[in-house]
Amino acid sequence: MTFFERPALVRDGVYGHLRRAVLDGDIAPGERIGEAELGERLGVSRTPIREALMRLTQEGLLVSEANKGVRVRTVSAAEARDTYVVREELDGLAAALAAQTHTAADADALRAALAALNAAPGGDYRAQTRLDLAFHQGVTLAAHNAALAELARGLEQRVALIKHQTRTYNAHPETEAQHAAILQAILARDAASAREAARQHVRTFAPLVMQNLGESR
Amino acid sequence: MTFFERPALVRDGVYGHLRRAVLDGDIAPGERIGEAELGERLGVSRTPIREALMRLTQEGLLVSEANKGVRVRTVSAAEARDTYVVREELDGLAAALAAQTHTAADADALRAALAALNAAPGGDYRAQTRLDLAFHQGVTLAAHNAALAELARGLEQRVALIKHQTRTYNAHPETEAQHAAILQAILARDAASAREAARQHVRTFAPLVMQNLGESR
DNA sequence: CGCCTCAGGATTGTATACAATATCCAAAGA
DNA sequence: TCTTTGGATATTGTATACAATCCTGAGGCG
Repeated sequence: MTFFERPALVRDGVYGHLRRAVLDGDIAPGERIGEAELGERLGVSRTPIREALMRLTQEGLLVSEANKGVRVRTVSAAEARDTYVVREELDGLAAALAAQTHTAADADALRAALAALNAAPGGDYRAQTRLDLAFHQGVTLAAHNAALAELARGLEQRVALIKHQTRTYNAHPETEAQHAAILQAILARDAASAREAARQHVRTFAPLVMQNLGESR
Repeated sequence: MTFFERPALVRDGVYGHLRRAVLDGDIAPGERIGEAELGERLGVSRTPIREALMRLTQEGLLVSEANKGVRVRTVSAAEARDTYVVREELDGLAAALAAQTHTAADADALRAALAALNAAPGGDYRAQTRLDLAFHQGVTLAAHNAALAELARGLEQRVALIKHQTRTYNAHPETEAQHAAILQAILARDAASAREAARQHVRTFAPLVMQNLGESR
């Protein structure tokens, strides 16, 4: 009965297990995570549990209140808006850099990621969210900028969190065309177009999510 | 004999103590930090020490090798270049947003921060680095965007780290004028000028640091 | 009936004990 | 002399024990 792959360190296993559970929506935003209970379920002590929880808290997936434990983060409307403002800038930069610096292997990976995303069943929200995340992370990786990858990773994760919270999924009809436009511009090594396509994608999506979060504009 | 202010939690005290030590350059990049020795010096157990170290590692100030402990991060030339590419984008965004959204209190704080920075003795590298960090963080705060503040904080910290590593300080003659230009554009609520001033500042500074990184290799 | 008080239990924070892994040095062999 | 190997030592990783804080609810008092 193994709950997670076996990295060398227990805390890394717990981290990966919990990260996936949160990003897949298996643990709902706002839900509490008790150290003792989780440790019992996974068959490990509280020490690696705590270290994994702290790491996820630092990444913004969980929130911690002193002496009261951690919960899956719930993103406020203001925080979501802030996130999309920054994401528009960073995703645009990532796409522009990817257009300039991507390798043949990057191109293959991006094509495969997009194909997988488009092939996902319309009703499988979990797969959609996961594959959408994978595509955008692929763009970031193709930019070959370590600092950008680090920051974008946190943002993309938070976006996934927001999607679960608002139950907004990639149902928008323009999504597929926009993804294609981003990929095409990158493959054509057209940095300016890639940047604008990525920014447009964020600008299209953000209002949808904000609407579900209950804030106009 | 107290080594750090005492927040409610010991780990937060250790975190603040170490963060300042690293950002002030009291612990050199590459230097190793042993848990037991540090715990003994601070009079606390290894548990809060480990949690503080993990947090600083996650923030990018330290690096951790499995079973081999943590060291103050040494930033490679490629990582530094990546950092400045992203920073140009984010600092530009921060300045633009600050121009649009800053309050009267923000304006006062920014003026005070810049005055303090300009008043710092030319030879006091520690004060210069700390006050420069404070000014840039002030701009970020004035942008009133939580997601941006979070990301920019990490970048600014890394820049401070790079400065210590390369021994590049704010000696450049244009620095003072550029800071003034950023502040002036923000106060005038001229978003476009503020963005460009901030970007120009990064573009001026980055080559200096990169040059020193090439030498100090 | 409503509000306050205060045990009791439960949960997190910290300290310590134990296990696993890496580092270092000295001795043996080619 | 150089390399290798083995174990002693030190350090990190994990588990457990203890302390401090918070939540709950029953009972008393106004």
